[in-house]
Amino acid sequence: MLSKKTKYAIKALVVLGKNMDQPPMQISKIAETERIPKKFLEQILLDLRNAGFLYSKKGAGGGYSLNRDPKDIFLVSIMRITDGPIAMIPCASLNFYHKCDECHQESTCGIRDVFVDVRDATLKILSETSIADIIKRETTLISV
Amino acid sequence: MLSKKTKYAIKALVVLGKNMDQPPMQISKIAETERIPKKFLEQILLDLRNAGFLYSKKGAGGGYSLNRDPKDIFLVSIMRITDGPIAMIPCASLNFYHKCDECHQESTCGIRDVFVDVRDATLKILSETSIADIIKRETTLISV
DNA sequence: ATATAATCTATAATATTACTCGAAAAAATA
DNA sequence: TATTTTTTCGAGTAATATTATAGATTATAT
Repeated sequence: MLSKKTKYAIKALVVLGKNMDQPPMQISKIAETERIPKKFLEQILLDLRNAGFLYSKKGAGGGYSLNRDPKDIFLVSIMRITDGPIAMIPCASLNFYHKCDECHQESTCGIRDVFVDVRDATLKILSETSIADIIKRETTLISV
Repeated sequence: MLSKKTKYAIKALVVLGKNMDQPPMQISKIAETERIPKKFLEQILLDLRNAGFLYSKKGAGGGYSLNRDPKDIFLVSIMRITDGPIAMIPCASLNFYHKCDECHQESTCGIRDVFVDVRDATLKILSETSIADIIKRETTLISV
């Protein structure tokens, strides 16, 4: 299951993606509109900032804004920051590989391959979908 | 991430799948060969039994054996028993659907669709892969 | 100076996962 | 029938991860 952290991250990025031409938006504003616990959101935005997705500015008139085009922010990158690996088992992970605790001999593991396939299928979708896509869908759904 | 519960379940089913023509195998035997905490495995096997995958017999000479052909036991069914939903968000689940806590209005949610796609892709692979497939892969890998 | 707003470090609350305990029920066998 | 074997059952606990909160600090604008 996706953590709340990741959902909040996506929501925050969507809000900021809709706010592209405006001055930076404050944590409290984002927290309010999306009903995210403020202090929790604070941590999440910090992570996204440290990963280079957000620009932040302290002090009066400060806040957060996207550091890149919403078209170039893909779900897969967000999820890796907030939840870590995409794969369902560590030994099938590309970016967070490590041996499974329970696995005695990886070379003869019949399970791994399946989850490599699952990872690839998941990865394909998540690395094709951007914040811009989500915004587009939302606005389409609202107008219908 | 896949829980240990699910991994243990798969491993146990694989062991039992290799034991098809023999008399039932005891929990302690399975636990030993796969290095699974016995009491934990006990619970897992009970779940699998209640779901109809295993036959069990009490008393001396008793134990567990598969109730169906390993070809007909698919990863997706096991995972639903041990971990629940396949989807990454509850609102994208087929068998365990419910609304997301954080979701104010599902009808205009731009995130849901993506995870329905991910679910479908995952589901396809997991419902095509059986215990027999895993056994086959293992034996192939060993012989190489 | 003062107000604003992000940053940092720590910690509390809650939920989930992993595992354990002990006793009861069923079956075989001697 | 007594004994041993093995599953079944209900409950409980320990470990870990997730979610959330608190308070002080730093940067910036006016």
